[in-house]
Amino acid sequence: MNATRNMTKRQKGTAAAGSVVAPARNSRAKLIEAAIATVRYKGFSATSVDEICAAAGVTKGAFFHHFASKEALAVAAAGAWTEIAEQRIFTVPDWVRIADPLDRLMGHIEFRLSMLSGPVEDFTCFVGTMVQEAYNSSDPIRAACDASITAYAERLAEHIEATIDTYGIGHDVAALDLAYHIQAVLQGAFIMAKAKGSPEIARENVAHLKRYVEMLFKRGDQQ
Amino acid sequence: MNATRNMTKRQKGTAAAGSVVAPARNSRAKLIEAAIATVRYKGFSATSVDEICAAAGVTKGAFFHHFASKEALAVAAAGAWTEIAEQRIFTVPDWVRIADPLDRLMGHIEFRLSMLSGPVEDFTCFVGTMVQEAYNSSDPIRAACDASITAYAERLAEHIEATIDTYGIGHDVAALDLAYHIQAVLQGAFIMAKAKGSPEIARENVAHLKRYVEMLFKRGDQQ
DNA sequence: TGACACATACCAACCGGTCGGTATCTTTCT
DNA sequence: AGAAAGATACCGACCGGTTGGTATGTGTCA
Repeated sequence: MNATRNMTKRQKGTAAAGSVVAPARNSRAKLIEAAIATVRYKGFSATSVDEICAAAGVTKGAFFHHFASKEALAVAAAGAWTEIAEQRIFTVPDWVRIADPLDRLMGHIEFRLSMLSGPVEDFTCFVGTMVQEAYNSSDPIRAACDASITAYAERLAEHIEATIDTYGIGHDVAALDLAYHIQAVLQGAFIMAKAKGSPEIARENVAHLKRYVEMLFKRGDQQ
Repeated sequence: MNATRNMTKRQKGTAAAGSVVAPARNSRAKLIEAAIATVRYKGFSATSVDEICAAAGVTKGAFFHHFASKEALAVAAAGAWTEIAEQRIFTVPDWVRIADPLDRLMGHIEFRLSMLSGPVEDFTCFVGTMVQEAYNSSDPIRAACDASITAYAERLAEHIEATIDTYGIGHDVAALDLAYHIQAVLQGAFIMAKAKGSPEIARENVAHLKRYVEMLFKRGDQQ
């Protein structure tokens, strides 16, 4: 509430312009960041515009200057989430640079497993949470979440495709379908973790997923 | 909105009292039924008490006569959901009476697969939807959803246990863990279906699950 | 006659969104 | 160079409607 007051005079981009890689700390970016955090914690409908503004340290006027509506913010945040995932999951981690495709794929799953610790709201999926609430109420939000999920699946499918190309697969499994399955298991694991209030059950689930993918690519089985 | 008005004078239970198996058509039961349907459609926070009352054809006075709060209704509905699932999934369907444990387990998965058609809100999980929104905001709701999920998993684990007893399992897999995994895949499949607006992707996911369970119980593999 | 199962009317808080106004930065014209 | 004009980025009071919840009245049945 009073955090707004402390920020009315904020630093200009002129001084300390050395930060090139750091995320833009403008109001728009802060609003999106706050929305993602708050929605992951309490859901989209339960999060008010005022709450997002307070968390971002900006006023309501700023909110509606940058976004036409709460829905528009949700759509923009879903887009931002796609980029965050691209960076944090498909660019920065070490698994990306593993040479062998199967090792790389297993490295991806292992990496997702390693993310499952700490508070539940810190590892769960923003768009997965939001689409559950909005799929019937707002088609723009639904479509934006779908786009984010699809982008992840298609990105992952590249690595699965490479694995199939190198090792083959003794089953009628399409790379994209398997990518969606990997994501579905994670989404389901998040729900379990939310219900139990702990990431342990989610890890157990990803262990099953790991075993499934290992079995899929293990040679010497019939069919 | 005006649906309430049309239902103010409703039939008493005295006439046509022959129905023994039919669900109790009293206000409390109607409220729970309406809550489940509406929450599955638009989520818990986005569903107002007035909306539930209108859908149930009762007044707000009746609502707060039967339930102390919206939260209390949610807890009661989660309990009702457990019983609905017990009936519709673990009692009525034919798979329950298959003699061979492995065939029975696969019959269960096949049955869950066969449920994935029609409007998304008709096959998705009420407690899975609700726990996503309430896990941090209301511990009574979270606990009630967890109880429902746990009941399902424990019920399913009985059949998995029987399968392991009969056929063994060549992996370090606990029956209850596998039961939770089956449920997690379904929950994840629901999210995918909501994002895509179609059950097709959910069916694809359950096909992967089916393959995994088949592979787990296929003899002649190493380890 | 009194407990039960509602119905009706109402309330304060909160909701998403609007609006008139202001400070500052950028472009254009002379 | 410097004034004028316009665009951008807010600010925060305010609005009508909705929210979960309450208080009180009323008909019915044991």
